[in-house]
Amino acid sequence: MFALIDCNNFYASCERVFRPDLNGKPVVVLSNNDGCVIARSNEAKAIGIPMGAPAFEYESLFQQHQVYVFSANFALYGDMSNRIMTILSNYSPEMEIYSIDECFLRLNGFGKHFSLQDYGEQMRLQVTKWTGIPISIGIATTKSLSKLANRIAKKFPEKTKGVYIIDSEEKRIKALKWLKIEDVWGIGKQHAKRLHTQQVTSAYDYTLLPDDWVRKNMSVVGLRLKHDLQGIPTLDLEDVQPKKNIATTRSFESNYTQFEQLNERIVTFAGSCAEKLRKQKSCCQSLMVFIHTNGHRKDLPQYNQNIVVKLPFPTHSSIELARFASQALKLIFKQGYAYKKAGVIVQDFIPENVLQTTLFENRNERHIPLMKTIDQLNARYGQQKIRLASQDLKRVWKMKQEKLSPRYTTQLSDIITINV
DNA sequence: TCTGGGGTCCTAGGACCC
DNA sequence: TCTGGGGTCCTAGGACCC
Repeated sequence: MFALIDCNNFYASCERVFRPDLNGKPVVVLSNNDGCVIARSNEAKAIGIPMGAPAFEYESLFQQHQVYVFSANFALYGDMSNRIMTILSNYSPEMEIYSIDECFLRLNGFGKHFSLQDYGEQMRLQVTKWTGIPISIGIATTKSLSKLANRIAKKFPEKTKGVYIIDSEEKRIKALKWLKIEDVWGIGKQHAKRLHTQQVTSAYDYTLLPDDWVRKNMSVVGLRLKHDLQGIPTLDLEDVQPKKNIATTRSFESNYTQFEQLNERIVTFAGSCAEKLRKQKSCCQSLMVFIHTNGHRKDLPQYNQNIVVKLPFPTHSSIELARFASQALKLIFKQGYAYKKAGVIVQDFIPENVLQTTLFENRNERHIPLMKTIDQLNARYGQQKIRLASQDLKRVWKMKQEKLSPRYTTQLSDIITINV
């Protein structure tokens, strides 16, 4: 048996933990640059604010319904997530953290000794009591069915008490018939569209398709999903693997037209990638730099370009990656465009302790202790305290974050005050 | 004026090898 | 008329997730 535990409206719920006066009121959380809606409380959903709604288009609706708007506060959400995952890890020896607000637990054999319904309700109670975050739980014999069970729990909180279990063939069929094909985990827009042309409208219809058709049109991924939904365990818990790509990309608060402006950003992004690489003890062997104009502005000339650079040696030095990224940018930068977004993605990792000497080795060994020192100083005195000279030293945080909540749980100066 | 960010896996096709 | 057969590796693009 698998349980899928999912936090309800996670980011919005995190904001409400520290603002209990907002319980029962519409709350939304915006993406970086306060661009679009990335989380909504139930009340905000009821008003008709869709996921991904551009904030500027919904300004008047926000005002009309007194929606409380927050800028994304990832320091807060990451910390709350850790707390919840730590609690849930006590409920099974086998766990997969699937995303910031979701995890799978293996509950094999648990049902023989006690009621899984009670067990789930106990999890909910503890997580809510200890963190203030509401969760929903789905339990079934396969991963995709536990996802489905979770959806039912979330949709009918009173009836299910937030815990739904698919433990019979009858319940499985009923649930599959209820689930629209486009809501199946692993079926996106494209597949849903194609499946509709085959008169497939529910998850149940999907499980009746011939294997050959699914294999041919949706690859082995679609076939695995079909079997998993049929109740044949096909998808298993996965261990955390080191990342294969690491990206730092941002939209800008305004359009950039000068090379120097873009270069400063690219150097900063490369440094951030290097930091993330060092954290997972990997070196990268290639990197990609991309720059984009604003695709929404059809009235402006468009230019989207990226370039992949193979590095002469593996590295996770901020200095070296910044240098390579900056050289790459020079190759693709074109004067005369208004740039809105850029990014650096590093790839082709090897573990940092695998020393591969190449014929033209020219990496600077002294960067290793240097980077270690920088990381330690930044950890102690705050992010970005030590920077490269090619970064803008005056730049603090130009991202638009007008409604940022305090870092209640990770910054001592932001800790909540209680007036008795 | 304003529209997010960060990942994964699979496949087809080309280049190359013997 | 007819022009081998069997591999591997790499990459770009497409699909998906939260």
